[in-house]
Amino acid sequence: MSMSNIIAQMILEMMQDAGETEIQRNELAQTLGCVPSQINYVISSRFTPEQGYTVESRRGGGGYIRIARIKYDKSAMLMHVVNNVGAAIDEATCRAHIQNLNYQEILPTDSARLMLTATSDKCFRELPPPLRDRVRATIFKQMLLNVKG
Amino acid sequence: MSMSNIIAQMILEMMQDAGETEIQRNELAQTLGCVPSQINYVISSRFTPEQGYTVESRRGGGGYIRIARIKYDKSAMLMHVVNNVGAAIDEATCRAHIQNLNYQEILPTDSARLMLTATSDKCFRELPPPLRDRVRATIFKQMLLNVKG
DNA sequence: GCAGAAAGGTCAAAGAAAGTCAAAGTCAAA
DNA sequence: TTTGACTTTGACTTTCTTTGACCTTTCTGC
Repeated sequence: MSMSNIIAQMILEMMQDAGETEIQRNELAQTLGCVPSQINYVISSRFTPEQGYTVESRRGGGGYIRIARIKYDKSAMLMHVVNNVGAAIDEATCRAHIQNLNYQEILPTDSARLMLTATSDKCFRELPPPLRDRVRATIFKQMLLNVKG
Repeated sequence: MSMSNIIAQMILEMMQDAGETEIQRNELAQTLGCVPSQINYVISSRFTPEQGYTVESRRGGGGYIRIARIKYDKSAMLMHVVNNVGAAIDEATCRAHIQNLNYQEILPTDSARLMLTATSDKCFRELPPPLRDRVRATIFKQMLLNVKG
């Protein structure tokens, strides 16, 4: 495996738990046995904003490079919806929620599709009407809580 | 036997166990005693999508060529499961199906998660037991039919 | 404040793979 | 014997990586 890959993996590993990490460029380069500027190369080729990372740094004594996975506040938005769905919800309202979350890019389209399917009336034909909206609400909330933020 | 056949066989052999393999073009060419571009020729004539393979590669230091046998026809597999789920299905069986489809890379992990959630017993507490497996089967099948192939 | 040390940043050249393409070679079938 | 499909080769291109010289910013002690 190439040095750049090793560096990238190292960074990923250090970010594992907290979703962010702070490195000393020269020290890391020394540890891994590469020139310092290669760290910059790796960062600029694999930890870009497009790839979901932010990078900040400081020069001079006590300098550092901090790399962090961007986190949109998805889970807060999801929780908000969860908390606003009561014990029952009709199909149309549920669909509106899902489409809105998808529009806001909180739910990827694939997930939204599945959620629409699982909460559609098609699925509840065999239930007595009073139960339908209750089961739908339960499923909807469970899915919101379990969707990968 | 022609060099191209030898190369193809070599690749097939390396793919044997995992269904995929990663090669170093120049190294392999050296080992087998041919020019590097012949590896490309073999790949483009014998490991095409039509023949059930995908190929990805990277240039530059640490470059590689990865060849993999294409997975089963996704929608066929999905339909197969749909047709084998009757009017009712218990949670464990359903979970096994989903996990298997995910393992086979027919269902992306995110979708599998959602499906597991939507078909879990957690969602059906308020239903009389005889109905649970029936609703689960309906939801499961609907989701399978609607998942993005 | 200033000098110097201690970080990190930039950039371009060289190196390492893989990709492309067209010319030349092979060989069996018509 | 000619043709056409398939192979082999190698020169040239493109992409990604590695390296090093030089630059800028920040901190610390006088």
